Amino acid sequence: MTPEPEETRPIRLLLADDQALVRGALSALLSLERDLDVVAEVSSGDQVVAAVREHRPDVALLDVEMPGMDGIEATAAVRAAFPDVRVLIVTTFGRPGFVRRAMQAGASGFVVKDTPAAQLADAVRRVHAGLRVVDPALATESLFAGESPLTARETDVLRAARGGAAVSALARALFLSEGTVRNHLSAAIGKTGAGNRAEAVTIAEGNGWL
Amino acid sequence: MTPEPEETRPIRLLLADDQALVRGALSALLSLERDLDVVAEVSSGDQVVAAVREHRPDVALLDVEMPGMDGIEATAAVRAAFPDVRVLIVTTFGRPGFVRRAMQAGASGFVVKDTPAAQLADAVRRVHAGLRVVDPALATESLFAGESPLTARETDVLRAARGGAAVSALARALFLSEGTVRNHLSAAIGKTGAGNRAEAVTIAEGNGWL
DNA sequence: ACCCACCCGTGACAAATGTCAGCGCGACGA
DNA sequence: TCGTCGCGCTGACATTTGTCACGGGTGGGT
Repeated sequence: MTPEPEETRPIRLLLADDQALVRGALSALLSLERDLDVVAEVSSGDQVVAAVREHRPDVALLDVEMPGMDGIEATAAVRAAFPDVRVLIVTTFGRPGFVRRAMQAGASGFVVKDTPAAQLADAVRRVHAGLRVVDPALATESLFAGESPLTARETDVLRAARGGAAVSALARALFLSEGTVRNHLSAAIGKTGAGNRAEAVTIAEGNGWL
Repeated sequence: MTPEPEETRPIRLLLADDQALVRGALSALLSLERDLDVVAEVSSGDQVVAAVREHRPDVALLDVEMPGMDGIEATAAVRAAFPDVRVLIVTTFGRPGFVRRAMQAGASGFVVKDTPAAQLADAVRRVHAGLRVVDPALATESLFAGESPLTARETDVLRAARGGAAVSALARALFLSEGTVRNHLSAAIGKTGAGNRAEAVTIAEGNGWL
């Protein structure tokens, strides 16, 4: 447990989550803490920087899964513009790759949505104090599953192939030759250890490479 | 707005959601309402019936996505054992098929996670009062996208094909001939209007047929 | 008794997919 | 400068996938 601050001013918080219900609920949860103060709520990554500029929070709580700019990109944008704002990432999925990318983007912490509610406020306080907060199990896992082995193009193609589109459609969408698409897919399949595209997609998604 | 009850006893609530953080946050949010009382929280569908038996809530708030028994199955189980307990389904995805199946299972309401937080308490009150609560947009959509056109076996095969397994693997897993697997897949592809398995999977998932 | 839908299987065919070798180009570091 | 790597392209090949026609079996309705 982090020692409760005695008489400092409250920690100013910004919440970003596309699901209004979750956002509101988190707000209610954190507002119960006397030393925390939710000063802004936004529903997409694009709004984060503007909201930070306007409300000057100490800590930004960002969801990874958001429309428009995702949590990772938003992290980078915030850190670039306001280096003293700490970022704490919250997410549904404990994808190893996400942790790594979030940290590289300048996040101070990473919390999965199935950690106990009581720990969230504590994580916020730790982050505000300059500490790093990462679920230990997730941290070790993210060391094992390293950087994405996929090249930029392979990632593009694989991402475009998620919905189950045919090679011809992918080629049109990406302005590539069909042969090239198949080569990239083949490379991605090889690197992921999969037996076909669909499996490659699930493996890559599971590792946070997409 | 539903008229606030003046001097009745509070509505007893049960919360079921596998993500502890969300569960705790919802609990905090709903506990702010004077006429609501969260009397139990569980993290999986299997625990729901037992918790209902023990705590006798008026309303059960169930997430659809849960390990073990999902929210729909849990709804049916609760309604069978305790007919006067109302069920309100909460979910991330507004899959049309989910709404239909939830209602058929005996749910009284269906709320998507991106509705404003302020409306949740109201939805609970309405459900408790015996009314049905469904997002209007979702309701009309769920009328259009009707019952799943897939047969039991087709659903099995398509579900097994989600990860991207090859026909040979599916055949082994389901104890079927490879030809039969391909026939079922072909039927599913035709019925979903897809061009291949992967697309059929995404379409079926999008409609809540899996 | 009949029809019908579903299930499981076979066999054969066309199309899509995955693999491989090889080519040129540009960028980047040694 | 050279070697390496990513990128894009081609062409050829084996395998997988999707489709279709067909048959047999079961069980539920009318």
